[in-house]
Amino acid sequence: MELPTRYQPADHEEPVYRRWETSGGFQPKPDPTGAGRTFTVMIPPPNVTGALHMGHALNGTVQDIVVRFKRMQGYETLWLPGTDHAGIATQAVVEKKLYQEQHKTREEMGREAFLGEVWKWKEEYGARILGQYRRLGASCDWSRTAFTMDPELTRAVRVAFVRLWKKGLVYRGMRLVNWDCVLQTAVSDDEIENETRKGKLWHLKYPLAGRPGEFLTVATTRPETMLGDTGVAVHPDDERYKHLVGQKCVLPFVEREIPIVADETVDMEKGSGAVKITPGHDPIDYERGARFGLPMVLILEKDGKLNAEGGPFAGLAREEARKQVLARLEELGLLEKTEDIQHTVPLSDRSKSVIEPLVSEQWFVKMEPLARPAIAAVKSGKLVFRPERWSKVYLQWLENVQDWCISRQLWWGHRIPVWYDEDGVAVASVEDLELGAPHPETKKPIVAQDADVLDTWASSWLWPFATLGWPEATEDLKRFYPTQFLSTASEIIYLWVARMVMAGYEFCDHLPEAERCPFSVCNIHATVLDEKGKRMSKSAGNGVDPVERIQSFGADAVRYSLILLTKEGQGTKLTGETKYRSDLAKDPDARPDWIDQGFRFGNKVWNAARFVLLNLAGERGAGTSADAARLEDRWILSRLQATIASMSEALDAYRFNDAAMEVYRFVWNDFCDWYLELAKPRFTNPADETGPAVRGILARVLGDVLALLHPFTPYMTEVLWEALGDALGDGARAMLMNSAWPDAAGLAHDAAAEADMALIQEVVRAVRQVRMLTQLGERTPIRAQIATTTAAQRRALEEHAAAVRAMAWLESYEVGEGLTRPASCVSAVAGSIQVFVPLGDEVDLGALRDVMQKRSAKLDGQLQGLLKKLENPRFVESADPALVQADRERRTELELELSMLQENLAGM
RNA sequence: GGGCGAUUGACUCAGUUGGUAGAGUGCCUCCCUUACAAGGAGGAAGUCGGGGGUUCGAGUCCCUCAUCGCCCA
Repeated sequence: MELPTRYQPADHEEPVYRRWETSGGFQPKPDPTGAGRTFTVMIPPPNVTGALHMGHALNGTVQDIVVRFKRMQGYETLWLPGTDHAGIATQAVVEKKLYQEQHKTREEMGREAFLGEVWKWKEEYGARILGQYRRLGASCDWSRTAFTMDPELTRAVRVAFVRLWKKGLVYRGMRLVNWDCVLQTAVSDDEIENETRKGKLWHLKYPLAGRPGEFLTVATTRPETMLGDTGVAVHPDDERYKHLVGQKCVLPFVEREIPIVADETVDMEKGSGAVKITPGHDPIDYERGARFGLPMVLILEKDGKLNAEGGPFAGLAREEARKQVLARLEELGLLEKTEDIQHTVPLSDRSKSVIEPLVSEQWFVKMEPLARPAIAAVKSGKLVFRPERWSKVYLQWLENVQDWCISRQLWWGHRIPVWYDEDGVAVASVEDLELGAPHPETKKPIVAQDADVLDTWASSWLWPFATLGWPEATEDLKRFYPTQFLSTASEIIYLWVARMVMAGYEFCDHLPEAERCPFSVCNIHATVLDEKGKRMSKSAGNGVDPVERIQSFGADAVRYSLILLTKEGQGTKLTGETKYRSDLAKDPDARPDWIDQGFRFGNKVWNAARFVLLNLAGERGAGTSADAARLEDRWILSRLQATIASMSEALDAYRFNDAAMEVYRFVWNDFCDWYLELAKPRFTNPADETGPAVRGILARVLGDVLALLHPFTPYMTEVLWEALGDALGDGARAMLMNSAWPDAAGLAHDAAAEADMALIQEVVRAVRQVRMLTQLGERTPIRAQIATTTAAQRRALEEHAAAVRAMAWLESYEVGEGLTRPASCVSAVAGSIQVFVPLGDEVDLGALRDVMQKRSAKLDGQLQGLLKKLENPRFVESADPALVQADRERRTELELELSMLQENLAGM
């Protein structure tokens, strides 16, 4: 295959993805070791209405890395994709579209017709976000793609509901819920965004009953709700109001007498110190109302207009009612004052309207019994959060869990499987009950099904097992449940993660208790931030579009950069907006894109591979340590072995960033900077008798590097893998995705080679330093003398002279133990080795001298610190003896190097 | 108000069990050397937010303050 000098992602991504898919690699394959190991990951189902954002891209990358790694290790691996139906979001999108296109509301269309439209919309647009995951390179098993409204999942939802019903864990009741007046439904806490706004605090004077001319002032941010007040509360210790407790106020306009009660939860410092109690429209007041047995007055209709309880204001919208209430109070002299304040206002995610707390009849799930095993799962270590600290968030929520309002006044979703007879007696059923059929218990005719649908989470909490066929005892369920790894965002730890754990314990009773937890590791990925350190979000409009970046840089660069920038679980800022480095030069203010590092690394890998492949010339097979002919061969294979080991370890522990750094270092700093340069003259020279061995080693290292990198940058490595197969005359071998993770077979750890190589690198750097700092020129042939202090150093430098000469461009050199410094030379000190280069005619030593002086000062500082330490008897006594010994050796080394530096400085 | 996290070179971030700091980018010098100028070689640059404590020794443990961010109420 011809490889251009630059990798063009656009040329490869689509065809490679197609080949992966047709290879069947996305589907689970039996464990080749026969051990029957499985590894399952469930994608956090994105909304069908969604588009890929950076959080998805990061999370998708994390999951794909794990899944590809495990698959290469031979696990029977399943990554199951899908979407959720996103009740409110989807309904709102379709309603809006219908209104724009046809000027029809859903009420005008009717339930059946409207749902038909939603399904049509879903079929047309619902696959968008999954398509974006594919572009990222996600190796999901698309044949198992699930949707929370699929017939199987719908049945699972019903079975779960009926089970809870039978256990008495689901009930119907009047409760305060978050009400969206525009969409006219209850919404869950996660569908609300709290926004800090400028607002006003109005001080209202309530006349005291039976005490004409006396008032009690209450402060409120929502004056219109006064119409629903059924009490006023003050703090029991508040001297200002003590005498009023037990008295009554008369509510203006509606002339209701309401009691004044003493409640410790009142903040004396805030406002006037007295607060109105509106149990029907405020969560805190709801509690207070219950504590003091106050009646509940509902003043709002479902559309946010005031009802008959609003007295003179009945029929007004809430905003208008507020204005008029205030105006009338002012007229009556009951508005004491108005303060400007900052306060948080709850807004509906979907409609952006202000949420009204509203008491209404809803269905609830009792959470406490479900929470217990979920708490135990984390406390016992059955479920582990990564980073561990997130378990606090999880536990904190579960330990204070409230009953879950699961009904939504929507049409799009799982209709609540409850039917009523003519007396309104409810019954839950998995199968539809016919209208007119007898109620299973009362035997009276069924007259209606509950009109509401279930909260979307009431289906997604079943995701880990319902997608595998539960409640049927399917082969998939047996094989792939429980799963091993879940990766998601921190904000849905309790909304989704905790509920899935509860559901696992509650519904997977076909398994022993110990095997019910739906996943054993819950990874909370980093939060992606913008340049200012703010969270990226749609509403803030500060998002970076990953698809656009994939188009510009390729999926591999996006994935690799994301992992390089993201230490596990830590927030990461995505900065810069420039595209290519070449464009950077033209614009002094531009900053490199955050993708730069991953992108450039990809280019490096591509070109290194290209170089190797161009020179492979029909070799067969890959080399081992047995083929190593020279130091650099032994060294690179030893390094490769170490890299495989540490990367495997890091990935096993889900430390993606460490693994990515590891391979980056190996490829760039070891393989490209040193090995390729050292091996170059050997494999490009047809006469070199070590050529074949070098080529074998190159093939080996390249092959393993591609495999190590594959989970991170799947596309490019797949392309190069194929090219490598061709070059090795093995074009028919498996795709990289379906190949084995490197196992280091035949690779020896070679400490001696690593030590010798380190020495040579030091000497080479010293020579290069001299050349650069004295303007000797990079390639000017020079002769050098190298003074060693040990026989081992001399041996290494003599034995590997070819390597030193090649890398330092030395024409020749002489090695001698304790060689004395020639009269006329420049010199460099590398540890305990001195390099002397004969002095040119007019060499400016200033720069070199500066560097040596600086180095000398630094070492001197270190030495002083060390001496202080070693002279301290308490250190020598109490520290680890090995450490003391090491410090003593270090002192000797430092002294030696310092004296050399000094001597050479003096000689120049 | 409560909880969590962050604060390390100009920028973005690493720093596993405490033993005086690393990377990439940017910057300076040199080099278009036949894999890669989206490159190579060399160099400069941090006392680890402030204060206090534990310790022979703290970026690393404890307390406290400050700033920023996230979550909860």
